[in-house]
Amino acid sequence: MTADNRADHRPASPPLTERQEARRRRILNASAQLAARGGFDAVQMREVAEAAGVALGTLYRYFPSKIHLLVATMQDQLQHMHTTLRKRPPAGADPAERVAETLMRAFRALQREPQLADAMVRALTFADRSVSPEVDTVSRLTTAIILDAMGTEHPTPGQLSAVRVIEHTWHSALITWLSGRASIAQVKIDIETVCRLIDLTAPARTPEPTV
Amino acid sequence: MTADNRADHRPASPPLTERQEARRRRILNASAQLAARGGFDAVQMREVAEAAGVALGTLYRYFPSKIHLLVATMQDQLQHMHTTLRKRPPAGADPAERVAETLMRAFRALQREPQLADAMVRALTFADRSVSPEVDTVSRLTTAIILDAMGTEHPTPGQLSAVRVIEHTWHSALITWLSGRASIAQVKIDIETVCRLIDLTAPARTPEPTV
DNA sequence: CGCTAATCTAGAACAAGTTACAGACTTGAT
DNA sequence: ATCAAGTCTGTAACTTGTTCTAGATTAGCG
Repeated sequence: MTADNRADHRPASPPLTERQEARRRRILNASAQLAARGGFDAVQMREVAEAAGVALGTLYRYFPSKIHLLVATMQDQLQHMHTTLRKRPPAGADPAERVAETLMRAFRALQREPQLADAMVRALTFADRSVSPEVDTVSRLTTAIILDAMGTEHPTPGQLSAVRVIEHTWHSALITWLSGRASIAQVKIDIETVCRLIDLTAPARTPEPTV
Repeated sequence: MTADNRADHRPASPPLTERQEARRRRILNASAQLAARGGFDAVQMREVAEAAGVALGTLYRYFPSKIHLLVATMQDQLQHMHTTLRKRPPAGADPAERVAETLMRAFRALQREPQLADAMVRALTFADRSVSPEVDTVSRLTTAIILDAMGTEHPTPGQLSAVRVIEHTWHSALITWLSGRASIAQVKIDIETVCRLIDLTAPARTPEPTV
């Protein structure tokens, strides 16, 4: 889980030439930029194609649907966030605190581009089976971030369940905030509430024995 | 919270004649039926209108968008479920067990019509601000069901937060199951995991003192 | 009954995601 | 350098959600 740049981008089906990598990057940037103002609706395939300097058909060759595109955009952003978070790890004493702190930090980052967050999260939860592999990648990235914050190398099944529940809460709380049905304070409380599950699922094991 | 048929349907803006009520019902039934096979994509506005014997424009007068329609369909189904669940309350000893049992029962009900569930839940999480009031109604219904199962009349803020987290987990777990990224067993475990929060948020108060 | 406003119908029109296709351009191997 | 295969471009067409409009129906009221 440390420096694994395998599942990062394409699973390496065809190894993409340099120009292709550049196209892909232009597309993702255009997507993020359009999403940043205007949200989900503003990411229009024709506009993305034009902004990326690419034909519509090409855009669809790289990303077979708008949802695929936005989920890939999310992957991209999460990657950034993961490396950023690693530079300044959370300072809390116990795992629950650290996870809550990490998630709230991520949350504040998303607050700065609420429209982008909206587009990405809506795409993520709207994705159907055809996008499962990509959504799964996002999920694994999120799991990695949370486990990093916990400082847990070899999670028990119980801990994995807790992490999944935290992810569920994280996505869903984000959506309720983005659609104006919950305040930031409420999100914070709910994140802290769910993080208490961490203490619950590993109470007898890792009380920082200062090895 | 007992027999409140106020926020059930329309907030009573114009009181709807009998024929209008019938139209509305036909539309909701058509929606549920089309959703039941085919899921979200199969609920096409033209088809709903035709199946309900109503002009397209009329459909849009009753439900201003496909999302509104499906969220209303969900309200409808939840209402059924709530009354059904009330007939046979969960039998568990402590609140956490009862809530988990209730949710798994609801889950099994949805399993019987996975496509319908898919359409409704996707609509729910995809809904933007313009659907907030309706989504909020669904949320309140769900909260009512959970509080019912807990047997809690006057929840503390901490308990409300736990209930919200449970709802988040419920929706999100449902989605991951519907899109084939999680097994039923995993959903069950996660539901049980999150329900432990209930014990956590009201440990000093209601240990069944057999009043 | 006869009037008026609201509602409903049928159908066209528009918007954005998606697909299809003919022709130009790249790439990689010979 | 040349050829074949694969890729990209530009553009049109198709699908489905949504809007609009003109004329028929209905509801409520005197």
